[in-house]
Amino acid sequence: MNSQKKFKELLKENGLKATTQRIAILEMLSSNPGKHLTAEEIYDCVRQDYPEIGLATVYRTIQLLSELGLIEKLILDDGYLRYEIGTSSKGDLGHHHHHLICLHCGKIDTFQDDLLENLESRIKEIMGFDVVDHEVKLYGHCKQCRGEK
Amino acid sequence: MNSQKKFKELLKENGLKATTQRIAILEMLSSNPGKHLTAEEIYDCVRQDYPEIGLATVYRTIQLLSELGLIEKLILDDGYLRYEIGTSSKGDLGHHHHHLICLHCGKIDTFQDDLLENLESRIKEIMGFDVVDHEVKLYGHCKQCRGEK
DNA sequence: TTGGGTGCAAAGGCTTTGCATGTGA
DNA sequence: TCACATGCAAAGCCTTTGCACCCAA
Repeated sequence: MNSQKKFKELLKENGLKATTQRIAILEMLSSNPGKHLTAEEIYDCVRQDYPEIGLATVYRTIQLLSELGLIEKLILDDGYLRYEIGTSSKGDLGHHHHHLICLHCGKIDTFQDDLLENLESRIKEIMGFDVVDHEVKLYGHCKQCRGEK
Repeated sequence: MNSQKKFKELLKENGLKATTQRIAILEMLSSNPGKHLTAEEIYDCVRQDYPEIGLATVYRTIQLLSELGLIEKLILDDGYLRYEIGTSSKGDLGHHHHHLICLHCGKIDTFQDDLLENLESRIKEIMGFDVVDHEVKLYGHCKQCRGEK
């Protein structure tokens, strides 16, 4: 099944209309895995194929997809919300990857790890807090930037 | 030494003038440890003692203090930047506490842990990425909200 | 004295919303 | 057909900035 058809069904499953715009956004995001794009960047990218699309539609769509868990939201402190295609299956929270953010060049890399599961069970024991999702950002210097110095 | 005097010296050490407003903000934040206040909330709080203070001054001051490492910044996804008095000594990055954020009542709790040190050294080995700071947010349900359900 | 700091108001910049039009089911 | 979705423009909202005045050193 091609990706367009897959997204069409995915949208319908969630009670949404499978519009050209929504499919275009999903396709664009899924062909850029690991990139963490702002609404504006998504807009510019999608507009190359669908020049008629409006920025407001991009905002509405990513908010929708984010609520459904199809895409993941990332907040850095540059004032932009960023999105990437979900790595986990729908609703499967708690298995996000970690983000490695280079303080020098701004590049965002990812790292998969289960180390936090220990921490989460300990927190449940000690604090009575039941963790259902987590977000880890690691700031530092990437290989390339370290080499250049 | 009283806290006012302490903050006065702290500011001077950093080449800043020890103004009434800056000291008031520092005192307010330090008397509310563990609270994660927005600029507006800081403004409202400080204004009870210093009604003349301006919101712009609050923004300028928290930005300044944040750059100096005297206060810590926290970004949730509600569109506000939040601040709390620093827990680590100045410049001692990498020893922040983790944040437990209740999805039900919005309460933010903290948890101290060194578990990430393992992860960080592994990342350095595998990815060549040198971690200097991290931020961990754990979303879930706090003890009280779990009890109510 | 004097250069950094403050207060006020205006401007910025990202995101959301209102409304008329368009379109997938 | 018709309720949902889109596009455009305007509004919202948090934060920053310009500028004249003020005050800590």
